[in-house]
Amino acid sequence: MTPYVLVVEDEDALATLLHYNLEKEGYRVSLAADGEEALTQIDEQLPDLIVLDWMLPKVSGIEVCRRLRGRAETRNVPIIMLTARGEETDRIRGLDTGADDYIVKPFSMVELTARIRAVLRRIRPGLAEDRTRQGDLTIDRVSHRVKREGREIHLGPTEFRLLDYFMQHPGRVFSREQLLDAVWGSDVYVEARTVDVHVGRLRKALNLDTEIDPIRTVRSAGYALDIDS
Amino acid sequence: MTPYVLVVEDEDALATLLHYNLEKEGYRVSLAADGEEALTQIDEQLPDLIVLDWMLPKVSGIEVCRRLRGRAETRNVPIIMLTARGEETDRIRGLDTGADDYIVKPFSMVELTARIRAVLRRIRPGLAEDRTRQGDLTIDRVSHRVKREGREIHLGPTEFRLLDYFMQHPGRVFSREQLLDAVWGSDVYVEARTVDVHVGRLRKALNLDTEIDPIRTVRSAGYALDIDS
DNA sequence: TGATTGCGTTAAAAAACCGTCACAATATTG
DNA sequence: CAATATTGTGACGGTTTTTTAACGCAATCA
Repeated sequence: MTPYVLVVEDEDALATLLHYNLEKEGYRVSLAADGEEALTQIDEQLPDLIVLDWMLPKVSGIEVCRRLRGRAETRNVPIIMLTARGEETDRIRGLDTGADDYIVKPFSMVELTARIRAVLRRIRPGLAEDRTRQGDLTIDRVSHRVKREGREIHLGPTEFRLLDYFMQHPGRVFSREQLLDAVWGSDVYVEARTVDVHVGRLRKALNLDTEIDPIRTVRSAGYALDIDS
Repeated sequence: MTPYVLVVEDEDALATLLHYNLEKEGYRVSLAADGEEALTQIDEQLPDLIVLDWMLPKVSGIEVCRRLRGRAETRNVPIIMLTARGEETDRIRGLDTGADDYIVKPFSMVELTARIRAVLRRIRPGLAEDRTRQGDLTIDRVSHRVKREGREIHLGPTEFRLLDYFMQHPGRVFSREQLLDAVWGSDVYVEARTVDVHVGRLRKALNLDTEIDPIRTVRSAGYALDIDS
């Protein structure tokens, strides 16, 4: 079952952005513009995770958090707090609010989705997978390890994320732009050709001279990870 | 079987915090908001350990303690008392209440979990492990000794706790922040770079010049203890 | 009390990685 | 087959991240 995420955010532009991006990530997403609405929605259907703005009209984020923690049904729903820089950072650090994680604005979508995955993994193991196998390739997101035919493969951070993304959507072709969005984040600007270079590096790391290349180039379209082998 | 801990605490924020952290530590946790509820729950299922606030509505912590000690089935359930600073400290010290340990608020989570482990170890050997082996490394939490290939390794307190934590979650990558939370405690503030320094010290102590380093650096992610070798 | 030990911070050195470019290699098209 | 478009790759400068050594301070021990 795909995880259901409730986003509580009063600023319209950000809310829309979150909705769009999380949906793209494969989550079911619902929006609430203030704390009151959030509590109503939570009563109707219990989310798997809540992304909660710190400052909210009517009922503040802190208050929502406290109330949720005070009720047995909602006590274990993981919460990720959204805070502006410097906004009571220390109190949040102490996590005495009961949030599971927090993230400081402005943040990148890649970062947020990474946190969401991490929290879901911690709280609801099984919802987000720790390991993926594809043919003779294995990627383990907890130990940060990649193996091919049992032998350990060392990858830099970017190549790791790139392979991770490919492994989550095997067989599918992605354009350079899509890969930049998904792996680098839609907020940074890098040359499209940079993807080529990283795919090249990933290939070099993955393939022993004799082995066949699991990454397929689709001319004038992009790249894909192949499933068989 | 994972130990079952009952937390009796009326202050909501603290109760939630305890619940969250103990669960993260791998215990099964249940909450009770007052002494009466606690006694009911204990009747239903006998905990392996009770964390008990001193001041409680309805039936006080002292009273709960006395009653539990008065009945054969509950006499041996270990109890850790939570007390505010100065709150009858001497009488508690005397342990005439029958508590196995006590801890003064405010306390750090690291400290509490250490006490819990210590008490469980004392009362129920086998529930909490005294020793862990991982490859050629051995850590003994009772005698506070670390060995590699049989030879004794001397570690400072912080490095000991750090290695301890790594050994309990082998293979897993932890960010500097996670390690600070888990090893230093979420309530102290130290620079993230400090983790690097301690990892460095731990490495120096662990590795004879020829040996391979069991601690893996995962660039822009953190550190992990590796299992094989 | 003086000496020792361990801690946390900082700064500089070292290592790893990144993004871009230029050119080579390969595929496509006419 | 030649011309063109697209992709592969090695090199390079610059940046980020990690490692390491040094220092001042506090707690502990003898």
